[in-house]
Amino acid sequence: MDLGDRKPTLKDVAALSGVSVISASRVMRGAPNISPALRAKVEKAAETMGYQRNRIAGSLRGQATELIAVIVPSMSNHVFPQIVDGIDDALKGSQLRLVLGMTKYEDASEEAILRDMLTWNPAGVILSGLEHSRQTEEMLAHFTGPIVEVMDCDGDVIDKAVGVSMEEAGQLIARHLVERGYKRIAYVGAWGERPKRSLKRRLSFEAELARLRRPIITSVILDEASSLESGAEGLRQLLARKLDIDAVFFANDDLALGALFYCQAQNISVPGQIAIAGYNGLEMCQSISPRLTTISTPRYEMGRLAGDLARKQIEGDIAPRQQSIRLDMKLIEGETT
Amino acid sequence: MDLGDRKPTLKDVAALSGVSVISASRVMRGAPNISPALRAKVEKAAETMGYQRNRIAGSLRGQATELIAVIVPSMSNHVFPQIVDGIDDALKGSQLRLVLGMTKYEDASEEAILRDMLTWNPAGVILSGLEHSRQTEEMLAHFTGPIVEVMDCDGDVIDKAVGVSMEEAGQLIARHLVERGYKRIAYVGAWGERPKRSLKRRLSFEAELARLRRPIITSVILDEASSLESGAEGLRQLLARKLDIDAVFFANDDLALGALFYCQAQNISVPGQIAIAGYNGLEMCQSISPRLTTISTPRYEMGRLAGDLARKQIEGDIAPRQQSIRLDMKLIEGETT
DNA sequence: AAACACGTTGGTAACGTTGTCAACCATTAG
DNA sequence: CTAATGGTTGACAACGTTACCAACGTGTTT
Repeated sequence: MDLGDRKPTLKDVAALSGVSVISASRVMRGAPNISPALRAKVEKAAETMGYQRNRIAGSLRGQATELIAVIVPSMSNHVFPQIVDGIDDALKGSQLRLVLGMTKYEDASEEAILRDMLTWNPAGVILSGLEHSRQTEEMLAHFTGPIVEVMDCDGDVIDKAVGVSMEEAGQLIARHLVERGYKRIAYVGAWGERPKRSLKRRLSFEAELARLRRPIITSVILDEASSLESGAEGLRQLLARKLDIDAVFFANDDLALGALFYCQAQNISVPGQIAIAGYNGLEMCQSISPRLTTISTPRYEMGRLAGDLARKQIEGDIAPRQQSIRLDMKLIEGETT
Repeated sequence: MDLGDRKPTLKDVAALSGVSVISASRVMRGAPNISPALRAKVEKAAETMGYQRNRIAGSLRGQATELIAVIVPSMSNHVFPQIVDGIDDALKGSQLRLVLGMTKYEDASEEAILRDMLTWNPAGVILSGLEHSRQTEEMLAHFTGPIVEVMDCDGDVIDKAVGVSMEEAGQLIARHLVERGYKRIAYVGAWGERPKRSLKRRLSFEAELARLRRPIITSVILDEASSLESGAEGLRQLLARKLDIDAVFFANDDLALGALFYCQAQNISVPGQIAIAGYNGLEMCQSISPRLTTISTPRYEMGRLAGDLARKQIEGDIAPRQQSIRLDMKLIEGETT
């Protein structure tokens, strides 16, 4: 048995254990109907040679890989890491692995990454949001495995979606602010309002405010990434407009927190002079004082469920297409409104 | 040209464009020495058929995949997402993709994930920390691509390491606390002090304190995950020991922040009654009041550099083995000490 | 005793691509 | 006019595995 320095293959294992290649294959992947004797022989040989399966070869023949393509905008905020965490947990115990790509909130980038990932023949695709470029949708239309869209749930679903309702979020905050008696309400967003879902949320917010006869006064949409710094910057720009704003809804908690800290530094009383509300419900926001008013979203659960849906279908469950799962969000009434 | 519903292959593209399969292959992967005429023909055919490369097949023949195995403990804190972000950015523009696995800080899990990932024949491996199980080290010893260990830099390196010095971190904080005049100093950790690097940091901290004749009074090592909640819990346990502690070094900023918020809620003055120091330098900690004393670590850069090292070697640069890159950390003197 | 089912094993042919080598053509040098 | 050069193209085999089908032995049914 002279291997040179190449890795042992099934052929080598089969030769060493005196069985056929195909039998060795069956043992290695735990196929049924193998006698204990044969199994033992092969396992021993594999062990002594340090045999490692080559799933590239297996996937080529078998037509399906055990890779799940996951495409998210970024890892720099706190939302998507938790989603990825959930997906990974859902995949635990299966043979599935997660291949990750980040778009930086660019549609063109999503398209390029997806195109690249499809060349690996993934078993499933998980991506964020319900809005994609035409090309992206076309590629997905030809894809045969499960496609799960996370984050949103209201909109047109390609295959499966798990998310929360942006509609609901906007309404919840609008009603809350109006109930608390705020009259001159504004909005601050970031990322140039890419991910469409923040746009949807804002529009719903504005619509509800209008319905409640407290139409929005003004909005600041920053082009930069969300961060504490840009939250402060957004509030600064807002205040500079001197529109006598008494409450602000921020597109996420990072922005809201940044604004809150800015107010604390500038001795602007919250919610006395200005009320602040965020979105996401990061753990952090309930530990600080004053506690941030925000909407708590089930990020881990979204990931977990998305992973589950993909996994189940790959493992053979027949699942209906066009299935949208809406998870609950919760308004957290903090002390900043 | 009847494809049924199977995906078009190179053979189909070649047939449609009237060239050989191998020529089509060359066009698709941009090989040199192709006449513009042939290239145009093939590209047109590929376009009209919607041809997608099958890299599974390509990788089988070519012996190397363009996948990078990345194994991190978790995505639930703020450290590893930023590392992953850095890695992804480093890989941008190459054909390399990131395959992700999470260990939840368990050695056995790291081993299992690595074993699984190696079956995909990755081009490189990036993992965290310098300590691994014997089996893990053995698998890595047989691996021929680049192996990059991120986070630590002091210890035995398998191939390449990018990180900061735990030694230095412990010393910096110890000196800082002693300089500020604290005399009864304690430590709080979590995760049962798995990742060895937190142990290394604590030992260095204790050694330096001893050298400065202010030996550590006591330590609390929680078994649970790091979180704001467990930080508060750690401090509670510490105070319950009634050892008249005047300063605490926490294993990370999450814990430290949790403790800080706990103090604020309990009206324990910081740093009057107790000083608090953290580790990591999360953006957040410099925005709150009082600003947290901590050590800022270049997380994104570690990921970026790790990705770069792996990429360069895969792209053909000959790089020396046993190379350890030490990045700078910075003591941030906040208002909590 | 013949027919059948079933558990177990093996042989052969793919899966779709690319490395290797050979062949061809046009151009240039001798 | 022949030989050499270099760019361009193609034929063939191989990468390591698994799907498919065939064959064998053993035990059970009729």
